[in-house]
Amino acid sequence: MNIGEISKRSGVPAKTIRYYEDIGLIQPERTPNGYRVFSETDLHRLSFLGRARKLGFSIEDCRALIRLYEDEARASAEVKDLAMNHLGRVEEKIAQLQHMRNSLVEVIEDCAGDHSPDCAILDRLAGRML
Amino acid sequence: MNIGEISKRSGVPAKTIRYYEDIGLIQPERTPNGYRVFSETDLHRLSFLGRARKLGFSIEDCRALIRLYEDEARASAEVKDLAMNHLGRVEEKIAQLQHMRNSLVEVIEDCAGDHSPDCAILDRLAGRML
DNA sequence: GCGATCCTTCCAGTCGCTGGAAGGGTTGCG
DNA sequence: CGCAACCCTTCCAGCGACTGGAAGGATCGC
Repeated sequence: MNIGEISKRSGVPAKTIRYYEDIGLIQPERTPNGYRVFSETDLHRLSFLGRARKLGFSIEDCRALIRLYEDEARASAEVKDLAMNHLGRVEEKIAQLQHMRNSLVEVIEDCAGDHSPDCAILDRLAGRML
Repeated sequence: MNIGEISKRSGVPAKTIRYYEDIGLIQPERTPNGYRVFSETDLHRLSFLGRARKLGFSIEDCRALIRLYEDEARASAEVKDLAMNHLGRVEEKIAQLQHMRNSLVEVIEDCAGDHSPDCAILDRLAGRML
């Protein structure tokens, strides 16, 4: 199958698939005219990658996950470790954003939001804390 | 004051300050030898930028915020609008990450994390849902 | 005069794509 | 057979907001 079809079937954009080939995540064959040819295995791999990316795993994590997936002698502990590290990073990011959110809500609440130029948000950004 | 001092005083790295000059957020003077010279106003501006960036405002938002800050005829409603739009984006991001987090927790829970190669995480990524 | 520390510019890299240009191949229809 | 429509290719540039590093010049204290 060619790139358009595998793109539709895997849900991964053609551009992204070419990029994944560039960085060595997949190695499709080529027809004599230069078109990429993908196998069912490539389709599985791309779907796997699509799901992993949706869970927020980095490309390097995905590389490791695929290696583990194809390693019959893997220990599930290694996969779990990788996933838990990722989870930790996601939770850290959430905490940061929630902190941001709380500060934003706080300053927004104090701002009248009317025609007057007096603005608690600007005051706060300018360092004039209340 | 030169870039090292304003960097220390504002908490904004020198590299970042040069970058901000590049993109027109600040316009320091220059000494005859080419060194940047910063005023107290620049210090206020950089501190303002530092605080806005900590709240997650984009550079373009910061540009708008500074314009509003320096516009005596502003309406606080405009600032509040900008901040609320940003808050919306932050909350959206949080929701996305929480969704990710929930999925991750779910798959991680189902993985033994032992010496066996059987792994619910890989199964899930491979499309074999339980 | 010398070394340490400052400053300068410019280029490249981060991350994971995404858009677009320029060009060639294939398919289907009249 | 000609043509349009649509597929494919490569390569380059850009996103956001910096950050690291190289190469070189200026200043400062001893």
